[in-house]
Amino acid sequence: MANDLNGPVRVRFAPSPTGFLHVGGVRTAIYNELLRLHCGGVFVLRIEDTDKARSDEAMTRQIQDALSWTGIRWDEGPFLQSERQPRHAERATELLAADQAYRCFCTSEELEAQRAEAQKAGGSFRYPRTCAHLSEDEIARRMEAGQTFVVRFRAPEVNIKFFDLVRGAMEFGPESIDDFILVRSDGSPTYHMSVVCDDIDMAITHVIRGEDHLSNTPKHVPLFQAFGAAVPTFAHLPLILGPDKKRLSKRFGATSVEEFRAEGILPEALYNYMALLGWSPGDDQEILLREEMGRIFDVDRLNVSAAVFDREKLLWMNGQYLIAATLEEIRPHLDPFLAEAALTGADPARLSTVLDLHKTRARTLRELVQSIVFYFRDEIPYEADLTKKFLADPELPVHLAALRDRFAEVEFDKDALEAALRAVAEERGLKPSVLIHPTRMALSGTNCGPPLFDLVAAMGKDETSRHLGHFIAYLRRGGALPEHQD
RNA sequence: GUCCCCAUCGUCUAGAGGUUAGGACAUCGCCCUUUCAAGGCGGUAACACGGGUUCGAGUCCCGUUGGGGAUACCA
Repeated sequence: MANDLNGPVRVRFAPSPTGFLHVGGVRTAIYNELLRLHCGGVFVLRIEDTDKARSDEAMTRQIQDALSWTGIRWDEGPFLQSERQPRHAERATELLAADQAYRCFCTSEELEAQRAEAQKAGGSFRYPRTCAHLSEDEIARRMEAGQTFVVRFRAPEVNIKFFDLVRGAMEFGPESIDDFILVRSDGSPTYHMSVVCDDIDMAITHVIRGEDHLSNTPKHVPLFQAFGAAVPTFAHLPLILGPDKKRLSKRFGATSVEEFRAEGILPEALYNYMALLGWSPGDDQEILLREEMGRIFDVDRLNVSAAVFDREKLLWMNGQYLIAATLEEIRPHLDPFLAEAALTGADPARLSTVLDLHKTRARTLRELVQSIVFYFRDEIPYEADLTKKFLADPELPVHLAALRDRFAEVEFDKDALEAALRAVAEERGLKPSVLIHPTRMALSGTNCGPPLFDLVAAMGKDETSRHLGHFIAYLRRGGALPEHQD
């Protein structure tokens, strides 16, 4: 059995363009790339767009964009399967000539009735080979009469064996398949015909795909053989499940690359997380970059059973990447979120400072940007529920006014600010926290965030003074909105 | 219905006959701390069930149960 992973491989990722790239597809692409990275060779991208009704150029473009964004690189393609249909038809004709395939004149309606009957009897339906042995004359007569036909594969009555990297040696009895259709009555090749034909033409050595194709494989293997081609090694990846242990669905949140991107997940984090959903390096490493995974990738460590997609862990991992990243590194990914928050023109130095301050507090780029917008706004909106305790203290405005005056006199670095605040507190017989909490509210509008003196220093002298002034006025008004709103 | 695949903490997983069943996310507690995170330390938590094989089974075999996939002139 072919399981030679010492030499270079030719692998392919063959998604059908359905509008967005599903995480399951991403993971399949990742394992293809990882094997190619590990063994050397070629990674082919092929778009299975033969279902014209739901394929278009924009979707093909979208798949490429999504793959590129995720950091997946292919060597050849994209090849469009639709453009190769003449080739597939030609190959089917060869099979017909070699009597490995035959014309079938049965209608869909007839077949449907037979299928229903077989099901009712409690068995599975196999095409009864009604047209398997029509005479030349019969065929000619029917064709002349204008009867439409499909081309069926003459499936051999033998056990079908193939090697699966995930599951080992597989063997299926001849009853697992029937004389399936290669060419439809409109002359278009079916999926089975197309994949096998393309995999042969593209000299694919390893077919890595989802487990939903496992039961298609007994159809593909004899087809490879009928063409006298080498049968590739397979790897059928278990499916990705939702929290309900059913196929991952939209109901539990994002399922496509585009959605994760829009949420503010970094591509490296998504790549890392997806790669570990069904594969593990064997030691306790979890934060791994593409290159490192490519180096240590080992198909023997691919998992056999389905995995539940865990959003929380992805978010955690994204947070880890966020913490480790410099502003420079994530800037391209950050830009769309900055634009959304109208911060495109923000001072880069200030941006860098505050981003660093808030990095450990966010799990996505979106959260991160939302957490820093207040540094760039003229007005700080206070979280009303959290200001009640400050309003209850009638002395507080006086204390804060004193603090504001002191802040105006000191150098704006965090140590000097801290010394200043503590001094004011001591002079007034207060615990520092009596000043610290309302100051945080005045500057950020909320009760959580980075250490206060980092926050104040990052805010800057003028803004701090202004925001404190606003808050003092707010307290004096008893929490009401300013009267003049014109 | 029939065929096929799968089964270790809630989740992702390590484990290739002898382990106090390890790690990570989540969760809980403690430390750090002006807050919230991050970080550090610790806790709760798993071999689906029943039969074999074996001196010994999470690991091998067979059932049961449960989950998933496939059963198209879709891909």
